[in-house]
Amino acid sequence: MYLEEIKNKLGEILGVAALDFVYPPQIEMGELSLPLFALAKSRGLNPVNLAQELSQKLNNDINLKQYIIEVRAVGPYLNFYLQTESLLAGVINDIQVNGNNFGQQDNGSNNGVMVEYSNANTHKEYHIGHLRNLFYGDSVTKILNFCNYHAIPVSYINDFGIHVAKTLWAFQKGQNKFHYQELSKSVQDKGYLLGQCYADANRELTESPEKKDEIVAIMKEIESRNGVNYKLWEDTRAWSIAYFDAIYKHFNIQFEHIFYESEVIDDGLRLVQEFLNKGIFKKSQGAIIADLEKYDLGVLPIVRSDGTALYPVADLALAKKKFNDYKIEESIYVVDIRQGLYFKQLAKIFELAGEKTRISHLGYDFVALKSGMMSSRSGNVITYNQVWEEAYARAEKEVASRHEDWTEIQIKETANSLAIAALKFEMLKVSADKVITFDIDEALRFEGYTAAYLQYSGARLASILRKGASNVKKADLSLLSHVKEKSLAVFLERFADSVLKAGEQKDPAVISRYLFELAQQFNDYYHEVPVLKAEANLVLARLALLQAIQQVFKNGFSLLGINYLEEM
RNA sequence: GCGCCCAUAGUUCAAUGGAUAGAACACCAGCCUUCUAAGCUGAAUAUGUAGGUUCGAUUCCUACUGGGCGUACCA
Repeated sequence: MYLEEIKNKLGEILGVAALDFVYPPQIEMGELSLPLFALAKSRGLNPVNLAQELSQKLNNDINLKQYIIEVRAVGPYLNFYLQTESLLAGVINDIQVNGNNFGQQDNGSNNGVMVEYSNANTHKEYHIGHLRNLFYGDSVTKILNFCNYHAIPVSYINDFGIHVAKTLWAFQKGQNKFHYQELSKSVQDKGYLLGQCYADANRELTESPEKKDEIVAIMKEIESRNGVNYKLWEDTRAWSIAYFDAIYKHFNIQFEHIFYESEVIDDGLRLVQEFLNKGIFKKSQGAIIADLEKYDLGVLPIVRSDGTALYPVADLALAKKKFNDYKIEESIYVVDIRQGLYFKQLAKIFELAGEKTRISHLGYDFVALKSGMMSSRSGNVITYNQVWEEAYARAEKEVASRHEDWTEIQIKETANSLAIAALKFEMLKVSADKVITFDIDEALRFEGYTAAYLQYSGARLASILRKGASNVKKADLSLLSHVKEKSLAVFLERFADSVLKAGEQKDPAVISRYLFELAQQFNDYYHEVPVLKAEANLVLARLALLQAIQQVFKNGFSLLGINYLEEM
């Protein structure tokens, strides 16, 4: 990395770390800067005087001349004006050499980590809250891999909880109802149908709580793996799983393995017995609980007083299974932040049991609606189906209105890419610790800080490259001398900083912001500086710069799971 | 009650303790015989309150106010 080399060289001379360097807020202040407060303090000097002294020393250093034109002392800062020719050549060369790997980091040291996300429940609908989880988990996995972790994406489907019994209960009662019949005609809406049943069941149970016994009876029948309800469970479970698979395929998200609660629940029940014997769990009020009061972690119920299993039973077994079946150092759970206490409890239980399962909770905040909290129970949700249909319809309309000459396939494929990118980016561009209040009009905009803006910038760039000459390797990069070319070069190198930060914070929003700023800089550049209409040799050099920008776009897009479009 | 999170422009979001707090949307004024106007240029608008630490605080600490979430049989 060209910029990294300069920082390291200067760092050695000055006795500071590469990380101490900052980027000046104004283009006139140079390309690189070093605040001297800390250094001055450690030497007992005034930072302003130190800046003067060091700038003279550095300006007299003959060895730096090939990299740095001038060092200026501005108050307590040292500002570096980089040698334009070697900067642009250095950066473009970096990108050409590294290609798809440009920006990769090594903080993962190839350690295996399992990333569990998209923990949907069968027999409930898939809504935009699930989409945030899906896109976030997918992007974090990609970022970790780019930081040289061996990140293994897995999903855990809860197909065996009490919600299943509720849904089947309502499903059977409602099977003959008109709207159920209507809905179940369409295969792709079967997942949606089950979600409706779940909401119906909760509504009815709120009115008549005494009917809970019927639910428990169904749950026990399913747990016994026998009888009518077990058969019905198998069928409806398959609907949900097919529905989820279709969603993953649609968004081009792959899991290395999908775990199911029904497959680990028996191991879980054995583990409960073991922990009961060890005294980690105990019986209380007819239920089995983990009493963690003395660790300030409250009480975690494990098995209900009616004998049916709660969520932790399977989760305990699954956590162990992951470490048995895979070579991993850590198991990361991408789960709504509201379950933070639960994961602390889980970790404590393993600690008490002397297990080596190292689990960590990667929380993110939830998706709400203007009408309030989303809730599967109440049915106040925007489902995947609803948001997708709307997103696609809007994208198709936009594309069609701009390209009357395109074939239908071309329009559809482009609209599909745009709609997918729009939804992903809406979920990823906001920091994980922020609640997203989802507004469909806001989310499906195609201007401003959106995926469409990024993709449009990329398409404009691709268009120029298509029209220009091809062999940019022969370009004379020393011709690039525009101040905007210089700052673009510095910004391209900063992609690596963003990857590093995104990896450390496990936050795709860092990449999103970087790409947006890069797109802004690129737009600003090509509006002001003609590429194809410049003098012949300069055209080639500028095309080389554009190709480097395109590479960084592509690398960044892929971390977010967004398609780079050649045309739109 | 206890615990956790959040509070920046009309709205949605940025800002490893550092230079004049940045964007986007909306609003207003401009730019398509000029590499795709999903774009560009310009104008206007903000750190909840009170203290503390620091050369320096949107950032760290304390209290308060307001909002959200969690807190034994949902996940």
